[in-house]
Amino acid sequence: MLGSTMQEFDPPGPPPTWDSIRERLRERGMRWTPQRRLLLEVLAERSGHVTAAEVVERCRARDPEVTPSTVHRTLEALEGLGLVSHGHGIDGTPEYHLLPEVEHGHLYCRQCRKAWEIRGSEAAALAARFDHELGFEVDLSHVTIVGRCGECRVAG
Amino acid sequence: MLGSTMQEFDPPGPPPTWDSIRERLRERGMRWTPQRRLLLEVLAERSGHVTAAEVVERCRARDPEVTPSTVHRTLEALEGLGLVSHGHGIDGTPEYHLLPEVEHGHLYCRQCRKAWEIRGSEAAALAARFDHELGFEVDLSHVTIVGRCGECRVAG
DNA sequence: TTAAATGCAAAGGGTTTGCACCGGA
DNA sequence: TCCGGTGCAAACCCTTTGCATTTAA
Repeated sequence: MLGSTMQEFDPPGPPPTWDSIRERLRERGMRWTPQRRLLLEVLAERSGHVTAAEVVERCRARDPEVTPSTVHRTLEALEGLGLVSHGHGIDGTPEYHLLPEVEHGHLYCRQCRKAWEIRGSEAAALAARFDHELGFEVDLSHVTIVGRCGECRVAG
Repeated sequence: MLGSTMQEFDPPGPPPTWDSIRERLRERGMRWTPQRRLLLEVLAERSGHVTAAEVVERCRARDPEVTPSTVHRTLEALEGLGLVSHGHGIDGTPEYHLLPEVEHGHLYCRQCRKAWEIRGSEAAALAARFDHELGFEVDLSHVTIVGRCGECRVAG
């Protein structure tokens, strides 16, 4: 059942229009700048998850004027706005992505080092299970869950 | 059901004897040093989880001669030996602890910022659920699972 | 006009590395 | 004696901060 989604990262839903984003910024007294647009574009072209350092790199590749401090402050600002979110990869490194996103979890096999996503009914069933047993509403997308996959267990 | 274990971190089981550890090191051509013993003692006195930086600090408090590089290399070495393990806290920071450990998971409510542990039958049931539905043997102890607790959900 | 956002440069903080010396076995 | 471990110091890498300047609105 895991095989079908292995290493498969599907594209995010279409991001809100630039105008709607601009509007959300304005509502909070914030400004729509070329740097913020660039950063959103960079995140949009990666369906998966990107570290802050990678965002810095990709932004600077397009526009060398953009500085690391701007990227970090912008990520924070856009996350506060609910346009961007972050989770944590295998080594705990923060990884950013655009919102909204299809709810999904991340699995990583520490033996064969393959990664999977779990989503749809599987993710929902697991989330419901946490809820039933612990009264806790989990955010499956926030962390990378580590363990051992079925294949590796069978293999030894 | 969560309330009962909230903020509760129980003491680790008794660590292996110094001699047995020394033996395990020798088997691999590694050496038993005062620094390695100190580090194990530092980890043993904390029932919970400690960041590398905290281990450095605590070791140096006892013996200022011990350097950060030694602590990091020692943590790595002892983890390779299976005497120490690490997980990731809320912000992804690696946290170390002695093995063996009672299997347990970590929950964190992003709204009220309280933390819990899940263990025993609850942890086992969840692990079994992952296994059942995904054929994946999860290591619940490796990450801090983020979400919203029952109280906060009721509150709003 | 005016305050939010940016660029720049420096500081920060913990981790990692190279190398000579030390010391377990 | 030998080579694994350690201390030391520098390098590193990314993130954070202060401040003058720019610029969106």
